[in-house]
Amino acid sequence: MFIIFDKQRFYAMARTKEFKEQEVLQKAVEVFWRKGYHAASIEDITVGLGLSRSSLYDTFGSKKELLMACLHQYTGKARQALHVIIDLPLTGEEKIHLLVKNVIEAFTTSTQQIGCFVVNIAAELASQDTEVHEFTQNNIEVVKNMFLQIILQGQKDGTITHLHHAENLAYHFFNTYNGLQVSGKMGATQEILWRMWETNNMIFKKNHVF
Amino acid sequence: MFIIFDKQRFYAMARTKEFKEQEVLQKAVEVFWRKGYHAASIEDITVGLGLSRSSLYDTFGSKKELLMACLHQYTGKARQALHVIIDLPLTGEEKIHLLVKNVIEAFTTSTQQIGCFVVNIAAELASQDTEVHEFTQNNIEVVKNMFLQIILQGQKDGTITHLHHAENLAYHFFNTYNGLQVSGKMGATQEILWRMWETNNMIFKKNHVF
DNA sequence: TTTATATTGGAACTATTGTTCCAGTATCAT
DNA sequence: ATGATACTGGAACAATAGTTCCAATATAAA
Repeated sequence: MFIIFDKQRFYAMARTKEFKEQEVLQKAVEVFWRKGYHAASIEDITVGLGLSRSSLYDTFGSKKELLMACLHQYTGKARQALHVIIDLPLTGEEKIHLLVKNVIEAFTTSTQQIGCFVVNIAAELASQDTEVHEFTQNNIEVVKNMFLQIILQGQKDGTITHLHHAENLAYHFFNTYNGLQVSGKMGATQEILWRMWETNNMIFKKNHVF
Repeated sequence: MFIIFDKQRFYAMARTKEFKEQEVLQKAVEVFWRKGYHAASIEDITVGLGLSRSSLYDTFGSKKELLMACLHQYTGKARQALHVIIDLPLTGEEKIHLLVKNVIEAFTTSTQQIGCFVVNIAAELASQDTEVHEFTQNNIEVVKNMFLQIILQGQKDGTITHLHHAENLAYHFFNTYNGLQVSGKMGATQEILWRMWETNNMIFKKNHVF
């Protein structure tokens, strides 16, 4: 709500929005998450959001702008959840394990195996759309840095190796984490996903020096 | 070309196709690969293939059937290429390294960072379409088994650890490999992709027993 | 209550979607 | 050359895409 100054009088603007932008945005995330960007029609979105087309366009501008708002909404929530895990009274190793457990169980708990929203959108749009590409590129660094906090803690508390630089471990974990999102989406069973992860202690070089 | 028996006479069908299905299919792969499934319109496809709509539909049936044919075409070619690497006179470790190198360089060599076709399609459609889901699920096993051949060779020639079961190593590598496809698509630089990979020798547990 | 204006639902718009159809053409076996 | 028929290009289809517009409604401040 803003104020217009006109002829030395104040005219206050009328009527507040009937919906909470945050709540609606969360619903929009779910639609795009479930159907993907192109497959989600405006019809799907208005139904999913319980909004008319005019309200939708007045509030978010366009389908593409809505998508970008959804990406921010989703990563905002995801980062909050990650902060919660970071703040838990667990060892670094336990936190890493918890993250993996959450991903794997998300694929088996939910009826639909929809994976990670950012991964899906990246696969669908990152090579076509500059804005999405910039977003996902930035997201790598942000998420990597959050993983880094956990790795550093683990190196301090003695549950994670010092034999590699913490940042490289964080990058590596980021990659494995997203790999699991894709493998799960491809239909890997819970058992296979665990096998993909558990072997993370491996070394390819037999005579690798520790 | 088939034969119709009618009134005790043979009428041979006329005119052979003016295009080679394999070649056209390869072009279709490129269109879907570049644009994704939903974003690729029939217009895009006919232009990309140099075919009329009628020929397209006569040959492939529908957009969806064309996609499935493309998935088979792509994985067929990819498996051929993988067999070539398997047959090279290299150690197991060297072959694994070559595979990673190829992925990473594909992202920096080509102007468009389009990633792996199967990964992209899986992210866009696997949770929505049963047929695609079955395809990607099967693909996990096929590719894992090809990676397994390399791992087994590496364990024989002493370049890959025996400390994990070969099949688990193969699953793990499958996951890392697809992770790199996603990370690359998200805009990770060549340097970051290498850092994601190189740390693959890591162990999370400091006191892990070898 | 009046005034101003933001929000709303739904109609309407143009463009494009995936698909079908048909008349004309090309080509194989006879 | 003839006959049979598959291939071809382009027109046409209904359905749906994303977006805009407008009249009616609702509401906060004066």
